[in-house]
Amino acid sequence: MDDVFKALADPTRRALLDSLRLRSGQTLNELCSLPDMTRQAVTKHLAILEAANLVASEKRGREKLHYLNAVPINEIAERWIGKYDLRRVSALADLKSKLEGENS
Amino acid sequence: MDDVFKALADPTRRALLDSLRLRSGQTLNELCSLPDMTRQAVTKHLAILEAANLVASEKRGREKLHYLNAVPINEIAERWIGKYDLRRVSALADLKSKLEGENS
DNA sequence: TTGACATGCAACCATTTAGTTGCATATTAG
DNA sequence: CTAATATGCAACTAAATGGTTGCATGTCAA
Repeated sequence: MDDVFKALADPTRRALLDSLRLRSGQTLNELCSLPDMTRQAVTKHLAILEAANLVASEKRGREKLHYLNAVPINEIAERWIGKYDLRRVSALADLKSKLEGENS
Repeated sequence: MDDVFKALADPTRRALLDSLRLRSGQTLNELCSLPDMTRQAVTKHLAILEAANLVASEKRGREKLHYLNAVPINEIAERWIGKYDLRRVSALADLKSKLEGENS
């Protein structure tokens, strides 16, 4: 699970996931065109995303196609973020109003 | 938003949030007793959590009390993770079954 | 077969990050 | 006042991270 959190910590990797969500099965070169970055940098980011099981890849001829796998994201949402749901943590209700006056 | 993601990327910081969720208003020393770490290390983690607006603090005498603020976590869950919800991304249904046979 | 295209791999560099040690400051208790 | 307690601050180290360059490998098309 830590791999998923760390993979999501980088904005470039989140952008890659966004791109794959919009258009599935993109090749490495297609994914490179989006950010202002070299192909090798994107390769490394994709390797991290694959290690976190957020991206699956498939070799088709000389190209490598990439697919988004949103399952780990949903697992985080359900198993970890769920317990921080404001509707479930009643003790935070008081704190919330208190914080609203303090945050600069 | 990037601050929140990066703050959540570290397992120690997630443990601190977990601890604050279970017992609100802990002092710095109380939070130090949990992990195997020096007080200064915890101080730095708390500073990052405060910068991400995930923790609010209040000085009471010579002690510093810490409170969890789950609002940014819920904002991430609603605004970002929501769009990766499997129930909404129908194109992933095929991929999911495909991946189930591939993942080692 | 030959050249262009798509990707893989490894070494290297710069910055950030996590953690430490040492010392300073401030508050409470006796 | 003095001690002990609780925290703050700064410098330093080690390791992880993000990115680059250069070259190698494999595949398609003419």
